[in-house]
Amino acid sequence: MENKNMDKSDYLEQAADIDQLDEKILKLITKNARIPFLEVARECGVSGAAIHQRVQRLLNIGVITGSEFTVNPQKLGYNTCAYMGIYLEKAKYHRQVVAAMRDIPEIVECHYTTGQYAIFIKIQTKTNKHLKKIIDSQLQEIEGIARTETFMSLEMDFKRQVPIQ
Amino acid sequence: MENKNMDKSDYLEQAADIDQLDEKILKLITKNARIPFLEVARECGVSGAAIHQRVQRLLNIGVITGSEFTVNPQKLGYNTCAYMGIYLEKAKYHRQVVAAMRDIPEIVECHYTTGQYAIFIKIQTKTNKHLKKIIDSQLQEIEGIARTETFMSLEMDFKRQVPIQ
DNA sequence: GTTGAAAAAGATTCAAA
DNA sequence: TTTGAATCTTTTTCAAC
Repeated sequence: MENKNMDKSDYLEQAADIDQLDEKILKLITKNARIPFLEVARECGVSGAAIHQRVQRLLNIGVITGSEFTVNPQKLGYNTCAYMGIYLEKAKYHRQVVAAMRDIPEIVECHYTTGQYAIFIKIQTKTNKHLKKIIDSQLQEIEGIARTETFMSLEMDFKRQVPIQ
Repeated sequence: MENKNMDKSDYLEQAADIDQLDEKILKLITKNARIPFLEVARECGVSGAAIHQRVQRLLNIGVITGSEFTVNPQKLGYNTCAYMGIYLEKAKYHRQVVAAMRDIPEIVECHYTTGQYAIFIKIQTKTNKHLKKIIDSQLQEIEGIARTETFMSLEMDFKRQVPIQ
């Protein structure tokens, strides 16, 4: 291997070959996963079979990773949203800390970051009290975490996917 | 009105009435928006019509907000992900700053926060250079922004929706 | 609220271009 | 890669429970 510090997965992930039809398809199905492919076909001026095959290809090459119905957390009783920066005692604890976080379902996003924090998470809880409980009785108990800093979201102004095209 | 500082929308959003069947449906369709409702029906041991009506109700009462195919940003060439805390010159600029951010498609999430930052965003760009360009030529130009702090994500460890049940 | 049955619509496959 | 046609499955509606 040319460089002992890299393996294949460390190279820049190659952007997929996406043409304008793919983009148009993606724009439609990333906004509504239940849209009939025949309707996509009509809007794109091609056959349903073409859309079917294109979507299959986009799935196969990993451009599309799946589909989901999205829920409104508040309607499920999740009224508190916060971001937290995590300081580790030692950087080498990273892996095990992330593993522990995966077991806390309220942590909905977890990133390995640079800057002042080693890990950065998004957490959604039912109440502020629920958040405090998780911080005190779960997060602070994780071996390797030195301390945490919390940024409460008072309101989510918007959320969307990466721009297509 | 009892309290001049609140209007109806400021009260705690009431969690919806969700029974175990709703939860089972949500678990399935939040993981795969394209799953046939008949398959959901089979897994739940009820009729397809029941699933159809339940999903319709969950949409009507706002528990489900929509559906989307999810894309892998890297496959679209978006290799840089960062979180940014925004300091405002004055809190009153909040509204107009958020409006300006909405016009920057690379900003995929925007929150009104407490703590050291007034606004907290997630931004996805093609490269670090692309991020720098947006910070220098777009973000810093927004009237009301004092300064920003950036936390680069080196790796997203996981991402998921709020726990159901 | 749930059901089964009917009708309408969509998904999937495939041979041909 | 795309297409239209054939087939199979799902969605949607609705009267009845």
